[in-house]
Amino acid sequence: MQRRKELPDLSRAELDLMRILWRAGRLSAREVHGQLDEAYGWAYSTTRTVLERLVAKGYLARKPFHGVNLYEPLISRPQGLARIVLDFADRVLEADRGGLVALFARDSSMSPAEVKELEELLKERKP
Amino acid sequence: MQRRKELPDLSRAELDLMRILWRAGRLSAREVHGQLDEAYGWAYSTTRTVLERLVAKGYLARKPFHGVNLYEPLISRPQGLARIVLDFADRVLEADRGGLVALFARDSSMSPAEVKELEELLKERKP
DNA sequence: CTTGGCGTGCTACATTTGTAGCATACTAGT
DNA sequence: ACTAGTATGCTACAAATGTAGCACGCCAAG
Repeated sequence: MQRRKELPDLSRAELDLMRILWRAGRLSAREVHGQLDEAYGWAYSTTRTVLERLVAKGYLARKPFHGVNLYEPLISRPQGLARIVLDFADRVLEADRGGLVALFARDSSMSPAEVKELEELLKERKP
Repeated sequence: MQRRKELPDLSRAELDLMRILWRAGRLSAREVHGQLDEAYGWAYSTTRTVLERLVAKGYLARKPFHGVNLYEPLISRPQGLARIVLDFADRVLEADRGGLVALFARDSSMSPAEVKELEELLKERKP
């Protein structure tokens, strides 16, 4: 996974797709679309557009594979969520990040390694 | 504080100003602007525009007072943050809201009453 | 009085985001 | 070989957001 100095923020829709890809690892646009909760009601082309924007933003890699494009994360989940967690801690919870990290360790589906990575990322960045 | 069925989401900049007003209670545009961290580097008119958008969205009330407009929250902090907390719990932390609420009770600057209110709001809404 | 500030109500404009559709190319079944 | 069904690369477009500027009115200092 690469490290970028200035990774653009993820919009709401973009985060939704990243979550699917962080979970699945590598999928075609059609597969990603299939995993979207029906509740979204997106047109297939909408899914594709957001996917492409994620590629443009550097979050995903698009690899042609036997005629179809497969998308896969270039940015790890901790890296992708770091900014969001930081923002939440500073501007919503308004508390030290420690407690939040502990919560990730205890309640979330993040592996210990991911939590560790997230913790490091939050530590080095002060914004 | 009113209860709205469909309160528009707060954008990043809007949340920043709401935080100032939830803290101070009632301020003029100039005062709000003054409390903005220099780091923002906003023009005064930008602050005013965002303030007006908050009025339009129903988050703030604007009351003319001896020639100046004073802005004050119409929506309580728990109400304003509920949607954000919910989103964070479901889509970032991916865990039950309980732990997060406990964190607010323990680490944040929210009063017990506010935490209680937040908890209620998170409970009734499932999205 | 005259003028410099500050406040107010509008208007402006580039990006980002949400949400799609179209035309063309390729693939497997008939 | 033809055709129906996909996949792909573009293009589109409105609403939301970030970020300001302008013109006009009012008040206090000179």
